[in-house]
Amino acid sequence: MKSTVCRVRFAPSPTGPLHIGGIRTALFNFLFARNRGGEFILRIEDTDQARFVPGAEQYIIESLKWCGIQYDEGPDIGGPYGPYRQSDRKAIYREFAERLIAGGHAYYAFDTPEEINAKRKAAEASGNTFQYDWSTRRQLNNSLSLSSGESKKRVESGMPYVVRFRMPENDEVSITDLIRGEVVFRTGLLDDKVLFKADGLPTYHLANVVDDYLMKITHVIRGEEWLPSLPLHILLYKAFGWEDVMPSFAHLPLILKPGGQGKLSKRDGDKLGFPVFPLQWVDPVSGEVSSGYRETGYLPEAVANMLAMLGWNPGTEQELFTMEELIRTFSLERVGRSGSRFDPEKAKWYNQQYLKRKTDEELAAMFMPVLASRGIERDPGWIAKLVRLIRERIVFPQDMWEKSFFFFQAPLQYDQQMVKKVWKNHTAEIIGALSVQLLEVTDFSSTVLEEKIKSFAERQHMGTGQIMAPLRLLLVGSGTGPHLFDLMELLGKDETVRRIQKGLHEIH
RNA sequence: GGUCCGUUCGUCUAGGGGCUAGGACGCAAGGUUUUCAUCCUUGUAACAGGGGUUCGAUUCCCCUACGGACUACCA
Repeated sequence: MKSTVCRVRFAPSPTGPLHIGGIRTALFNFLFARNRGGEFILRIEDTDQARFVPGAEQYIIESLKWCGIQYDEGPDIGGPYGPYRQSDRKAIYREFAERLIAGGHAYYAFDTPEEINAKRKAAEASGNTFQYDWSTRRQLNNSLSLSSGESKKRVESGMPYVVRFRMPENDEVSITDLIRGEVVFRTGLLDDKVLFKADGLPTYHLANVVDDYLMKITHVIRGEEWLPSLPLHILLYKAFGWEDVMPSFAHLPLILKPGGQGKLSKRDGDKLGFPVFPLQWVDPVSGEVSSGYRETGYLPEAVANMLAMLGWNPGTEQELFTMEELIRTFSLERVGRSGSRFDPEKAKWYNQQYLKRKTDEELAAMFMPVLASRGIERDPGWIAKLVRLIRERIVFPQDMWEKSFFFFQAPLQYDQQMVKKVWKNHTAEIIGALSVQLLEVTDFSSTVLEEKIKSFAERQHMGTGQIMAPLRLLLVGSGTGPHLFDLMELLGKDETVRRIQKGLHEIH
């Protein structure tokens, strides 16, 4: 029987773009599910109307798609346990909240946010902290302190209320986290969390537990920021009587900022000098643009690989993994416990590794749109040849232009430092003579050119370097670039000679 | 403040009672390439501190320090 298929979920809240930490959580869920032949579900947790950001859900979906993280059930593709958007499940939750109240695990609370805030302020003023918990709830406005008739009257009269969990005064919750081992909490220190808000929607805690139960989730893999609310969640499962189907929990270490002040956050945007989002994001209100890995030139497979290695490792020295390999190798046992500082340099290295694995044709295909945007159109075969000459020196596809622009335009100016360095008294004369000879070369290929130019240098009793450096300067305008003879071949005889003539006039 | 989690090179990490503490990124040097890049070689650099336990602790235990998360009618 296949009763033990695992089902995991990624449950982001559409309050803005997903950042790479969120992507990593999704990735680990995905890898875990695929590794065990289970299902991976995307569930949108949009119970906070105030923080809803238009476009965020679509962004999340596109980001996952781009990274190669496919889910089996989700808001856009449906599935047997839908709907997968909590706002569409609104009708479900109230009943569960009431069930909790009936069982004595929760209660109605009528305190207004203002009243609670005032309590907090007052406590703060006297150096204390106010907490809505077993020690204070008797003094507050709720169905535990009020007579049952009074609270019933209030509820029925339509007075705003919330439902709070009745956190036990003296209990201990112990649970084995798949990553952290045994974790113990004393309930007396915990507060009576709101489960159901006055706006008729559940809070994360209720919705999350109810949905995980309803969707038959077997493993909850989420960020470490959720660890403090784990006891609440466990107690909820118990209160509902779902203990026997309660999922296992795994709390992932956080991704920290490179600088070292806390976890990476959405608000970091571009402030850190590298993208924190998978895709570019334009804030719908402010119009502020935050760059994305995709637009910066990162390959999705590089991003996935890089993210996988943040907090997880295979225990071998392998660092480059295809998604298939990650799926095969992944396990929660090899996820570390401590937070990882994100390293933008390593991210670049990963990208370069993946770029190196592309064929000339693939790189050419990436380059053509860049050229097109500059009004340049060339034969794909020719572009592939060009790409071959520059591919070793790029980190991003965009770098290809910077490394090859001189193929499309003769130098407008010449690097003066290089001119000083390589331009000697007789240089112009000698190169002039060479260019005449080049005109006679019928097979203008790299190998032939190399042979011709080397023998020319010999006849002039010069080092080849003394010829090649000025030649490069003339052709490219600077001292660096691809292999000179390959460059000449690709440029072709006419253009090569034209540039030499032009340069000879302009350099003194 | 309270609760919980964590701590191996600058960074990501392997390891785990006895190892020259391994790899990768970065950085540095050398070699190849008459340039640059690639590539190769080498180097750089770590077990937070203090107590235990032990013949022996980086590894196990405790404390301290430091870091982090959480502490909303947000997720």
